[in-house]
Amino acid sequence: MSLPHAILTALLEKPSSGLELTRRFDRSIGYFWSATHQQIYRELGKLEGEGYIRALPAERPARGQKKSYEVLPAGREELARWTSAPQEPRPWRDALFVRLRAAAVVGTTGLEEDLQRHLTLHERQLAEYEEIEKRDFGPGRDSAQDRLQHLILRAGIDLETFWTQWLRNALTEFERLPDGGTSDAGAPDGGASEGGASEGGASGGGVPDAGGGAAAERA
Amino acid sequence: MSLPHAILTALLEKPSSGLELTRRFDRSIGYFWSATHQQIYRELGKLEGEGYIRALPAERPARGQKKSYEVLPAGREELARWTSAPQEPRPWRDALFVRLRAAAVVGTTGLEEDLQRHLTLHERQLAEYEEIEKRDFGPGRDSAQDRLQHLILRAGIDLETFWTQWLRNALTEFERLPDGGTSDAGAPDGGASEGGASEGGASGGGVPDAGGGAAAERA
DNA sequence: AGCCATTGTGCAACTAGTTGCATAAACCCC
DNA sequence: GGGGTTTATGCAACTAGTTGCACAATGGCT
Repeated sequence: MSLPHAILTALLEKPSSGLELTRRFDRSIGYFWSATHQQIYRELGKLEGEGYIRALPAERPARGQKKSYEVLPAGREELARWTSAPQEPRPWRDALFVRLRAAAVVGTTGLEEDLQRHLTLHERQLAEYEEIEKRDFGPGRDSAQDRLQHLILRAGIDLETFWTQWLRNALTEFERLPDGGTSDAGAPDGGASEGGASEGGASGGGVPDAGGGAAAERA
Repeated sequence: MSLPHAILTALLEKPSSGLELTRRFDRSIGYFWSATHQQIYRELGKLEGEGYIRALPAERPARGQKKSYEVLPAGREELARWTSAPQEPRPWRDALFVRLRAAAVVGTTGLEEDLQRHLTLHERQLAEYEEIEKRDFGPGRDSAQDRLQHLILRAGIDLETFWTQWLRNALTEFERLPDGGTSDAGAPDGGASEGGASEGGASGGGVPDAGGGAAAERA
């Protein structure tokens, strides 16, 4: 549950209204935790209800009227608590890998273009991050805050670097592949051929699964 | 919407029951697209309703009775369609970065231990992947399927490598930080100091936000 | 004065994923 | 043959996130 805490952080950095938050999320926090204005408004309501934030006094706090929030002490405490509490890392989930594995069964036709497109997007993002790094984290900027911020930016840069390299590698790999190919082959198609009842503890060291000894079920 | 397609892929590789699928997800597909048995059963029901898969004929398909599914032609077509259709990459979302940014405001106390713990977890995962690579993708294994599978595994290895390196780097950075520090400082606390109405187009190239010229709002 | 684009807040409905629990058959073991 | 564990399927309720839309105020234009 990171969104409320991302909002608390942003509000501590600077009290803001819902729309201001939305925009700040779009251009900076959203790089690692995106949110729509809907989510933000709803969350602001909840946070206010829980006594973590409060609306700054305004003249006419009506609909269509800007309403800014600031963090209350309880909110700051909650944020500190959450930040220091242990959390499990979430496994990396990406549809591209699912598609790649699907392609191994139904063929790679069409996938290549999209990989190429993703590569371009990631290159652009990488360039943007590097631009930011050059502009904001030159020598001299090394207060504690700057260093932590920089660390986050470095993660972004490294991740985009990973993507560009991996995608480039994937694309060269594709060129060496029988075109559109791999449409089937090797998949047992109904008949109870190699596996049957002996699932679970067969041949090698531990976890075979797709029959035929293929490495299909591990990576 | 990757889960139904991950299931179709798995079923094409080998017809399975719900629980078998759950296990296969646990140990291989789940590395990049995890799913609980609940999700899988629900999705199987849906896929069957849509005519993409069907239950293999069994004697007593009652509760507590194994029920295997296989993919129908329509399912294979849908999978091929989905695989080749363009999709947007999802932004990387990770609570750790939110916590790091929060730590820049409320202090780093307690975070370090958890970073250390994550490091250990990622090291373990990396070792596991490398083990799999050695076992399953040695020389010789280079059919089209193998190459695609290997590509996915490489992504896992590279990602875990990124994490271990980044976390190690973060931890050394922490050591050089004023202990537990950075508890506040620099956050404008209500008064309309530097920013005010001029949000949006101030000093440098484009997007300052937290006042004071700090790089706070970009990375 | 009338119109319309922009700014800002918000409801409602939906999709995806998680958690906790219920239940039934099979297997095993004494 | 009774009792506990394992295997297997599933319902219900919840949380998080997305999408589509409604509507109020404001400011500029003409």
